Amino acid sequence: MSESLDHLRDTFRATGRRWTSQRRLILGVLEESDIHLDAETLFVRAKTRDSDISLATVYRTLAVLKEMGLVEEHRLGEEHAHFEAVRDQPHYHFVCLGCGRVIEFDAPQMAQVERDVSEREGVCVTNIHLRMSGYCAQCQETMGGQCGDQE
Amino acid sequence: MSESLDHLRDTFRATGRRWTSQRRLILGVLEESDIHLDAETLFVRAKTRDSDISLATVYRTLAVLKEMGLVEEHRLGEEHAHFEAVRDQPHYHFVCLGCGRVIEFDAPQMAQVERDVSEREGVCVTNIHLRMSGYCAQCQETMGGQCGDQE
DNA sequence: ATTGTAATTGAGAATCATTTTCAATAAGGA
DNA sequence: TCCTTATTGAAAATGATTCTCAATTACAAT
Repeated sequence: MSESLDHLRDTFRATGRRWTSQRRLILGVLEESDIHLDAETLFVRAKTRDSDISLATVYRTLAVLKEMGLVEEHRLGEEHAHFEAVRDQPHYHFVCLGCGRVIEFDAPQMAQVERDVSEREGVCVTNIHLRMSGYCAQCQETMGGQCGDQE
Repeated sequence: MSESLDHLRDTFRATGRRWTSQRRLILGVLEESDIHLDAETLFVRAKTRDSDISLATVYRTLAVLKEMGLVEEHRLGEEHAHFEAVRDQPHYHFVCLGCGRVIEFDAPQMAQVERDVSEREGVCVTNIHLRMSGYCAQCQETMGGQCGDQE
C-alpha cells in the first residue's frame, strides 16, 4: 500500500501537481467506498477526518483525478454526478428506476461494438459509457410484474 | 401528416393533457432538426415562429414529451442536455472530444447485452444509453495520430 | 534546515442549466 | 357559450458545480 502511495505521489509530481493531504484523503474515501459517491457525500465523509476540508476542494480534486484517469464520473440519475475510483476492468451500470439501486455488470460484447464503430466510422474510441435503466427484481415484484417503458 | 397530428392530439387528450400551439411548435422544431438540440437552441428556433414562447415552456414541454416517450434526452457533453424526437430504431452516440461532432450508430450486439443482463440479474430493462467518446477521423489527423485515453 | 515560487486551499460569491411560483390565459368537455 | 383546470409567460428560486482571491503549503533549489 505504501508503495502504491509513493507511486501516486510520483505520478502527481511528474505532472507538476502536488500530493496534498486533501487529495490523499479524497482518493482514500473514494477507494474505500463500495458504492458510487456523489460530491456532497464524499465531502461529508472526508469532513469526518479533516473538518477543514472544503466542498470546492472536493470538486477540484475530482476534476484532477479524472484528468489523471484515476477516477470516473457517471451520470446515474439526472440530478448530480457520481464518482468512482477506476478499477482494472471496464464495467457498466444498471440503475433501478424504482429504488435507485445500482447494479454493475460487464459485457464482453462491448469490445466488438467498439471495434465495429471504430472501423465503420474511422473514429478512435477512448471511453465507453453504458447505462441501462429499468426495474430490479425486487421492484418488479412490488409493482406487480409489469415493466413499462420510459426512462 | 395531419393524421399523425390528430393521433398525437388524441394521445395528449387521453392522458388529460392539452394539445397546445406551444407543444405543437416545440415538437415540430424537434422533428425538423437533424441534429440534437439543447433547450436553449430549441427555444431560439421556436421563438422565430412564436415570439412569445418562454424558455420555461420549452423545458416543461420537453419533460412532458419525455414522459410520453416521444422525446429522448441525452447527455452528450457534461454541460447541458440534448433532446431528440424518438425514432423507430434505437441508436447510440459517439461524441468527438476534439470537435464535438456527434455520430450516431446502431449496434445489434446491444440486444444480446440486454438479454444477458436481464437474465443474469433478474432485472427488466426499459432503456439503454450508450455513449462512446474519442476522436473522429478528422481530428485524429490534425492531432497527428495519437489517440490518448481519458474522457 | 531555509527560502522562493507556484500550486493549492477555504470561504464565499458567481454561474448556469433547470425548476418553481403565481397570476393570467386558453383548451376542450358540458 | 360557459366552466373547470391544464398551461402559459415572467421572474424568482434552486441546486450542482465553478470561480475569485487572499492565505497557505508542497517541494525544488539553495
